[in-house]
Parts: sequence; structure tokens; C-alpha cells
Amino acid sequence: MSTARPALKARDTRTLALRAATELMQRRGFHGFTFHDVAAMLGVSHVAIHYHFETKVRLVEAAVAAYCERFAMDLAAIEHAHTNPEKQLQAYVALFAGAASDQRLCLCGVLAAEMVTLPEELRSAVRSFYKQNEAWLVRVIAKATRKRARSARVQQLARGLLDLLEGAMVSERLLDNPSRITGAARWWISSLRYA
Amino acid sequence: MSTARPALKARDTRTLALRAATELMQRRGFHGFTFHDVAAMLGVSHVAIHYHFETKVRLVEAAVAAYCERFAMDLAAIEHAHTNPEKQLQAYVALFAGAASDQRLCLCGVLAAEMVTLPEELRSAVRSFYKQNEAWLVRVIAKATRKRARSARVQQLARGLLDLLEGAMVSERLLDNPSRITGAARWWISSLRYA
DNA sequence: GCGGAACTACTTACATGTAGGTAAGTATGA
DNA sequence: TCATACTTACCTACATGTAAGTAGTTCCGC
Repeated sequence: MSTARPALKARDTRTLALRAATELMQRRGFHGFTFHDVAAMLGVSHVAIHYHFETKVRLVEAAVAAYCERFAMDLAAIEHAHTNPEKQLQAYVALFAGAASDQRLCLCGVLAAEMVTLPEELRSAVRSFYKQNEAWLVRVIAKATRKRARSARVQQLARGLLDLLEGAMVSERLLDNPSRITGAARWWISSLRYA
Repeated sequence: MSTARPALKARDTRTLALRAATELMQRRGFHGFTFHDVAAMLGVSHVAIHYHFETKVRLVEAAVAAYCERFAMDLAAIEHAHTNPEKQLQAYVALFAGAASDQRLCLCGVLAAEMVTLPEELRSAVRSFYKQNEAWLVRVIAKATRKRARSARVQQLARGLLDLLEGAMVSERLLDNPSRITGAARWWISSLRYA
């Protein structure tokens, strides 16, 4: 009797598992999802996930890496689509608002909140995400404010916007305030002219 | 032979358990601490905690309630200590910066990030915390900007500051940027004059 | 002011569920 | 025939929670 399921390409299960894990974590955090949850979403046994990822940490590592890569592509796409730095910031904000409108948080934002309970490999991946975003924001905000990218003020503004967005994602979902992120960010961006 | 430990007053263990649970959650989140962790901090068995709190959820409920109460007292103390609304906002920011300097997050901020995995009793307690803070900030920001407290702009500013602080707590710890919260907040408060 | 009942605040031992992970076997396609 | 991508069955660790027992404390009638 046939027990194995009709052949999916390996890449399918691997990729789908990564996607499922990412989505589950964005909603529930690292400690809020299990191998079984991922497997159930694909209709396979949890051991099928182990076949592609030795451990939960390796699965999450791969999910974070893919997430960061996709984010980097989004950032590049924004720079390609707009030349005006304010428009670029608005498009950046829309990235966060988009996930939030689907009740998902920033993957690295959730993991950052759980930081102390994560193994070091994951922590440093999350740190890179933040640094990658800060560096991009520094470039764009420097253009928008006509200040030097190295200035402490620009650095601080970049960190502030990132923190505002990460914080707003959490509370937009908690309190069901649909335009919380865009509302706060719009004011924030318009205040830049007084920086 | 004596197995029971030298008598502590009931209130001691109850209060200490609450304190321990709060601190553990601020560092590790709801899913990042166990009854055993709490018990170990007090040098008792985990069943001693069950004696005072039927379930983990009840323990956390009580911890959140105490946290909100303490926060409300802090807010009242700030209003008593300062009349200038900008000073009040600075003192408010210092509340968050103080916890962060001890590597602790806002209890309700962590729980908000874990929201989907929490039982409804806890979710609504966390929501009240946010609303309590927003309402207080609305009052103070209205004074600072000489706008009506009901105006949508003041509402939005209040939400923005709260979100900024919650987000900055997470990243200050993640990236070990000691003055991240105060730095971002100082700029934010000074921008209020252009609101 | 004394013996005992009842209460408080624990203890050890145990039950249960579930998550992560392993071992060994099997269907499918190259 | 071999590798790939699974399957079922199993193991271990540990978290929540329960059962039953015990050491001190308090209260109460006599």
C-alpha cells in the first residue's frame, strides 16, 4: 500500500515550509509555532520538514535569511521606482503597512522582542536586519534633509523611523487601528523638514 | 523530619512571585518563562506558585494588573512633579528608558507582540494598558501643543509617541544602543512645536 | 493555659500533553 | 539500482497542573 504522497518537487516543500514558517512567526513569534503547524499547512507530516531542515533553529535561520533578502530587493525596487526621497520613505512605510494590514508583524521585529530566548545565530541575523534597514534609511533621510549621512542627527532619525514603524505594527494589530502606521509615519516624514 | 520550609508570610511568596514573573516576562516574554523559573527565583517548588495562582494565565493576569496599577501611579506622580507638559513628556520617556537600561521591555509591549497566542483575558488587559497610556498622552500633548484633546492630530501624536517608545525599547536592547530611546524621544518632543 | 481542630503554606510524587528530534522503512523517478 | 522525499513509530525532555501528605499557626472551648 502506498504511504508516500504523490511526488512534489523537493524545492516545493522546502520553499513552502519556509513561507509557512515565516507567516506563522510573523503572527505568533518563534515560540508560538511548531513543526507540526508548518507541516499541517502543507499537508505533510512534521518529519517531512525535518528532512529539509535539521532543527527548528535552522528552519528559522533560513526563513530569516530569505526574509532579509526579499526586504533588500524591496528596498532596491523602491529606489528604482522613485527618485524623490520623501516618496521613497512613503514607499518604505507602505512595506510595513502592507504586512500589518494582513495582521502580520515584521519578522525581525517579533524575533527582536523574543531576543533573549533565541540562540545567538538568530540574534545576529536579526541584528543585521535592523542594521540593513538603518543604513538604507540613513541614505534616504540624508537626501531628504540635505544633511551628511554620517551626521548623528540623520542616524538618530533613521533609528527613530524604524522604531516607530516596528512599534506601530504591534499596536495597530493589538488595537485594530487600521491607519495607525501610515498616520504616524506621515506626520513623522513631514516633520523631517524641521530636522 | 521537617520538610516544610521556615514560615514566610503568605504575602511574601505571592508578591515575590508576581515580581519575579513580571521581570521574567519583561525579559523573555510570556512563552519564555515557566513556573519553574519563577519558583527557582524564590527558592521554592513550582507547586508553591500554583498554591497562590491556579494557572499560569491567572499569574500573568495578576502581574499585568499590578503593572498597570504601578504605571498609573507613576503617571500621577509625573503630573504632580511637573507642571510643564514638555517636562511631563520627558519624565514619561524616562519611565521607558529606565526599564530598558535594565534590559527589560515594557511588559505590555512584549505581550502585545505575542498577542495572537494569548488568551482573551490577557489581550484585553494589554489593550487597556495601551489605552490608558494613550489617554494620558493625549491630555499632556494637548496641553503641550495647545490643541483640543479630541482632535485627531493630538490622538495621532499620542499614538506615535507610544509606538516610538515601545519600538525603541526593543531595538535599544537588541543593538545595545544605550541612548536610543531618549535620543529619538527628545527629537520627537521637540518636533511637537511644529505639529 | 492546654489539647485539639482547622487553616495556611508549603512539600514530594505523579499524571498528562506536547514539542523537538530520531530510526527505519517505502514509493517514486532518474 | 540508487537517491530523493517522504511515511509511521518511537524516544526524550519538559511544562502545566493534580493528589496527597505535612509542618507550623491560630483559634477555641474548657
